[in-house]
Amino acid sequence: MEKKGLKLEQQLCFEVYKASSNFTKMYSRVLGPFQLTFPQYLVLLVLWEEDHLLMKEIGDRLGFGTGTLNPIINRMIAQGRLLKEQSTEDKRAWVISLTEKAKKEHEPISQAVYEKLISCNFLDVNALTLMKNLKDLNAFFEEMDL
Amino acid sequence: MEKKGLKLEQQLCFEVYKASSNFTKMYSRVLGPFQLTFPQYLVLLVLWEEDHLLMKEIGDRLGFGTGTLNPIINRMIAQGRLLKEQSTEDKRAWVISLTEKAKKEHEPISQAVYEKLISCNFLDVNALTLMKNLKDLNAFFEEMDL
DNA sequence: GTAAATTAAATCGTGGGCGATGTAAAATAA
DNA sequence: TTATTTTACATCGCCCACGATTTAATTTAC
Repeated sequence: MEKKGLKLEQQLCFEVYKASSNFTKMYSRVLGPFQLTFPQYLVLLVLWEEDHLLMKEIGDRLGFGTGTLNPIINRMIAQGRLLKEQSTEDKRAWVISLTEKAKKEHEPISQAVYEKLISCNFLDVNALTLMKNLKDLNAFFEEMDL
Repeated sequence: MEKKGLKLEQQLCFEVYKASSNFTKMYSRVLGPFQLTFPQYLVLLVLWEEDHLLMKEIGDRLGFGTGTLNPIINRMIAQGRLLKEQSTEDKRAWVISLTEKAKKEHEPISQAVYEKLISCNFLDVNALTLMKNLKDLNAFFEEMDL
């Protein structure tokens, strides 16, 4: 039987893996001045779209488990960006809200990210094709339940 | 001025990020029975292609810095998969080699990964397009020096 | 209404990633 | 040759990821 040795350069997983770490590094440079990490920025993105969400709702949208999300939220509370209040209807659930500080940051942070993307020509046609293929891929992953 | 609020669903970085963690999870399930993580598997992929590489050479191929690679290599040495020997020509450099155990694992591990990919129809045309776009993207990242 | 199952969060342990710093050896410059 | 710079690797601290377990509240079943 021939060798089943898949070469590194042929592996989709590796290209995706590298692309992800490349993105994380790029975003880190943009977000660093705001004392913000990429996952923390994702949490802000979610809450800027809709404030006052439960931990679970944020986790669902980002695909974060509680073991990942909880420490992130705690750090962002310590940063003065988030508030956590127990839900009155369901005492198990906690509502996460943006502070005024985090609301005011919406514009400048989005602007900084936007300018970086522009300066990289990231908003071109190629990115759209990639986007579509990746959405298909991720939908596929969710279907097959890994 | 209008809001620069980029929506979560529109962000390429997020799709790439999710795809990467989806891949990592899928591979973890395949590699788990071998007591192997995804980054450790990447190191094996490199060494199965070419044995007796320096730390630096492995790091270059995978895009790992020493702070990432060193602990991984140490764990794989502890697992009995790798050997580390000081180079005779350059005493700063260390040669990483596969043990017999790691060589014997090449076939079964590759087989397990291959079968998983087959069962997912991952080797279809769509993946090839995605692959090309991602390679372009990663080449772009390397050019622009982040 | 009580017991059992489910759910929302918190916690823990292991293993990445990565920037920054440290150390020693090798290469280069003077 | 001696001094400077560069290079290969090690270490550290911080922050994810994630599976597994725990706790408490809610829901469902009986």
